[in-house]
Amino acid sequence: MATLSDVAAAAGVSPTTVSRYLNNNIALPASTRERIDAAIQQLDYRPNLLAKRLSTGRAEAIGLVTPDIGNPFFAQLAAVVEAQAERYGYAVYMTSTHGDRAREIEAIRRMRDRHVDGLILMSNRPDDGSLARLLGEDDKVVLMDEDVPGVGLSRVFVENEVGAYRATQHLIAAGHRHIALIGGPPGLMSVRERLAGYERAMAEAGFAVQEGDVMLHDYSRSFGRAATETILAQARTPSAIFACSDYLAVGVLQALQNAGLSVPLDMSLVGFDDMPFAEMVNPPLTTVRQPVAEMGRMAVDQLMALLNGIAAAPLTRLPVDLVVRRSVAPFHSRSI
Amino acid sequence: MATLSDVAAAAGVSPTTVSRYLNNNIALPASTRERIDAAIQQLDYRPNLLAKRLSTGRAEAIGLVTPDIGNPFFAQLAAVVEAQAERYGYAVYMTSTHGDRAREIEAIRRMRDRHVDGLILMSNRPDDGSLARLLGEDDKVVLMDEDVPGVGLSRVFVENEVGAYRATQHLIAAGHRHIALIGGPPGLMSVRERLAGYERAMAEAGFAVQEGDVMLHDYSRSFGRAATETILAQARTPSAIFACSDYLAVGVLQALQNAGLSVPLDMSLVGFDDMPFAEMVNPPLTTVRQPVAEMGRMAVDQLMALLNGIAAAPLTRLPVDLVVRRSVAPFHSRSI
DNA sequence: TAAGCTTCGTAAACCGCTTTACCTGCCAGG
DNA sequence: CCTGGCAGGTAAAGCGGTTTACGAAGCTTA
Repeated sequence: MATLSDVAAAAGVSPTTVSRYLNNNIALPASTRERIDAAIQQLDYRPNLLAKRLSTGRAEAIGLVTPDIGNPFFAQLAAVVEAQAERYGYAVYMTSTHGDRAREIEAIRRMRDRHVDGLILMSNRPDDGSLARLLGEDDKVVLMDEDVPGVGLSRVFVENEVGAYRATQHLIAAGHRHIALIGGPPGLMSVRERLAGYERAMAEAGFAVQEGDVMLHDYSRSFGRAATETILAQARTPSAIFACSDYLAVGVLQALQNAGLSVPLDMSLVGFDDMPFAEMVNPPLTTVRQPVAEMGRMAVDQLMALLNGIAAAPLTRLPVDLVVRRSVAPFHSRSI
Repeated sequence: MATLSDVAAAAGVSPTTVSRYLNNNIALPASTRERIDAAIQQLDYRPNLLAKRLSTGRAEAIGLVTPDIGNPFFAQLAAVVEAQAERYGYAVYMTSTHGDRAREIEAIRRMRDRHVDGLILMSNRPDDGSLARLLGEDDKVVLMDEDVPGVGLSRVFVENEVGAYRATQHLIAAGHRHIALIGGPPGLMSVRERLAGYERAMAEAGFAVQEGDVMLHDYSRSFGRAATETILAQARTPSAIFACSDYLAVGVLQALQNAGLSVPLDMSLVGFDDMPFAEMVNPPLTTVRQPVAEMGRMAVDQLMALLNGIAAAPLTRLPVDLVVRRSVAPFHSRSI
């Protein structure tokens, strides 16, 4: 493999000259430039990135920490992040934590080890403070989707409260007045905010939220099923459910189907996320769309700003949209 | 940030000693070891990977080239690859090509630039020869899922032919005798093989495959819809469809629904892949499961073997399974 | 014609680690 | 007492770039 020195020798100049030429750091006469270009061409020279990085101290790579890259939501986000990072000439190094604190720590370590210049971090579990402590020291980190309270980092979130408010309003507008909420881990920002949006809509409409109407546990399909079964076993069942994620909503759908109930005839349902499968399930799911592309782009932009010493926005809130499909029907007394 | 020299100075030894100690390259008396350990601890020393790599020439990272990390199938594969690579202490750089040859080239470049030590490559378009030419020079590459003909690389594929054979047999066993196949890009290995499996099953059963029963174009949902519409418009419609991917199958499902037809009552359907959404659609899809976890693990293992100078298996075929759900019903004359 | 300014470069230190020689002192064996 | 071997290291040359500081010509200009 040809090195910079080889090129320099072939072109009859010093390595310094070639390096500076390649980095637009020197003005050279056409003749010299041509000699260097020719040498590069002929030797098929490609700079050794490792050496370059060691020299400059920049890895020209960012880390993306996701709970699970196998989850379509995070996968989509990852795809966008990767595409956007590429536009800046940055590579993306991905880590899935699988909810494991040790892996989060490892990813942050890697950053410290100059493996990557910065991090986009998505957590999906309430932090007990250890992650915040770990992050306390660094900047060069952007939090996406979910918060880690108590750290002074740049954040890119969506309008969770507004999304939930709209979803609930949509159900209320269809005549529902007893609406249950099924959500993820209590303590998680997205859950708190979505719950708040739901409560605001219910309060504004003058409807009570009662004991047993709110079930929080995690964002899984299985909890969606379990919660729905619990709800159906109650004396007073709601006529609609707002599930705080599409995974939950699919679980709800399955439990309802198992119970021989029809969506939306017997129960209306709204999800959150607009995952790719939301329009493939039956009935296609009415849900709140998160602007995945925007989020990913924004997070990269913020991180790049940080890396270039520009102050990033402390908090960006991206708007969400209600996507109306076919899982909500007008309330009618047959609903049970 | 503390360097190796700092540690050496603090421990009262030479950098060489510390380096060799850390790399298990020297036998030291306990007292010296303790001094070094103490210095490392106290200075919170972490080796600079960039420097280490420049020195050793190993990046300790592999590249994963996928068509689109946003696609759940590739995302799952990526998750597994990442997990397995981590067990070897390797990082994973991911690139999504979006079917773009230039990006594939770029990814291969990166490898040559010592960014990564090796590559796991998934393509999803028939190669016109350019990719093969590009790869011709390297080893240290493992092909996964889809072939690039004409290169002498290690390959990890699934039993496409057998999978398709079983899927078709399953339909035949249910009494169907006119079965259509909807598939991806002609020329792609997986398509050829799945088609072959279908044809074998049909031939063994003594059923003819007629003009218009096989429709190949790409693995998209929209083609699944379009192909189904074409099929329904034909004079003689089949009573069952074998879709060569779950994406296609979902498209089929939608077209059928739009046409007011029920799956499986009016039309039976089998997919391929067992994507996460396969069991969420309605009806849950009977499909051929690809052993995603096995594939990812195997590809990493093969690549690691290659990197350690061990000859990797030229071709690994992983078995597939038919997952029976609810999209297939016995043939009855009402089928149209 | 000397001073000064361009133009076109270069020498050499440095990034932080690895690795290949070697070196030194001490002790056992002959 | 000499020699050889072993324990316990070290010096220094890379790896392949970047970057700071410093010229030497050649051309103006006063």
